[in-house]
Amino acid sequence: MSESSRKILSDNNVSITNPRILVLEALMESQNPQTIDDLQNKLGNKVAKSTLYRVLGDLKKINVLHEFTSPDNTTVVELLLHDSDHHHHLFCSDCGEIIDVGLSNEFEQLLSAEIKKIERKFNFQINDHRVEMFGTCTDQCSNCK
Amino acid sequence: MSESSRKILSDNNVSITNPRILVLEALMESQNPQTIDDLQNKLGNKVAKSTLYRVLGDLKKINVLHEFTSPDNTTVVELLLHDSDHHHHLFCSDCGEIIDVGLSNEFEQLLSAEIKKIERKFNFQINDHRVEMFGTCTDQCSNCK
DNA sequence: ACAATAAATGAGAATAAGTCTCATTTTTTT
DNA sequence: AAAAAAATGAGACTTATTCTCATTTATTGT
Repeated sequence: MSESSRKILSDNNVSITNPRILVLEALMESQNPQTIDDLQNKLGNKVAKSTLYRVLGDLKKINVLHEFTSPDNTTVVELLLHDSDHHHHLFCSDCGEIIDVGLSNEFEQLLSAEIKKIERKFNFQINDHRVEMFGTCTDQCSNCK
Repeated sequence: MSESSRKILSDNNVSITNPRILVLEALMESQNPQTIDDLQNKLGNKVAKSTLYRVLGDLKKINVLHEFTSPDNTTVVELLLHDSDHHHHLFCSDCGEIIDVGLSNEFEQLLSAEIKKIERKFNFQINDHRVEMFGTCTDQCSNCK
C-alpha cells in the first residue's frame, strides 16, 4: 500500500521516513489539488505542522509536488508523478473546488507556438505554462449543495 | 493629473479620498503588475498600511484591480481599467519580474472553444481565464544584471 | 455654504500561515 | 550493532494581512 510512496522517495534518494510516507499517502488520496488544511485534517496529529511543511518542501525539491495559490489566496498542493500528466486548472469561486483539466493536443500545439513567439519577443526561456479558468460550478459539485 | 483616478472612483460610486487617489496613481505608475511592497515604497508614509490594504480591497470590489500571487508566493496587483486589455503573464524565476503578455486572436479563439468544451464537460460557467508562463529572462531585464 | 450624518483613515493590536531552533528520535552507513 | 547523519516534534518566532476604534474627512440635505 505504501509501496508507491516508498518508491517515490527511494527513486529520488530521499530517506524513507514515516512522516514522508504519511504525507504522500494523504496527497494520493485525492486526484485534484488540495489545501494545506485538507492535508492537516487528513493527517490529524500524526505529523507535526513543522514537519508537514518541511516534507512538502522536500517533495517540491524533488519535483513530485506542485504548489500554487488559488484565487482566494489559499495555498494548494498536488502530486505530479508523471511528466506526462500536464494539465490545467478550473477554479470554482462558489465552493473553492479546484479541478484538474486537460486540453486538446491541437490547443497545446498552438499554445506551444505562441510560447515560442513570446520567448523571442521578450528574450525569455519558458519552461512551463498553465491555463487557469475561473467560474462557478452550475450545479452541485462535491462541495456545493 | 489625478483626473483619471477621480473619474475611476466617481464612475464607481466610491467616495473620492486622498488615499484612494494616491494608491491609484501609484498603481498607474507601472504598466506591469507590482507587489504590495513596491506600492508601499512608492507611497512612503503617505498612506497607512491598513488603509492601503483597505483601498486595494475597495478597488477589487469595483473590478478595477486584479490581485494574484506570483510563483514565489508574493501578492501582486495590477490595474485593469479597460475590459479590452485582456492579457496573460510571464514570470521570471530569476528576478521575479512579471510581464503582461498578449496572445494572438487565433489563439484566444481556440482557447474560447476549448473553454466551451470544458464548461459542458464539468457543468461550469467560466467567466475568466489566464495563461501563466514560467521561465527566465535570458539576458538582462530591468532587474537582472 | 453649513450643519448633521455617514464613511474613511491612522495607529497599532490581533490573527494566522509559514519558518526556524534545538533537543530528541529515527534512519542510514559501516 | 555502533557511530554518524538526517529527520522530527514542539513550540517560539516572523511577517503579511485583518481588525478595532477613536479621530478625521467626505457627503448630504437644507
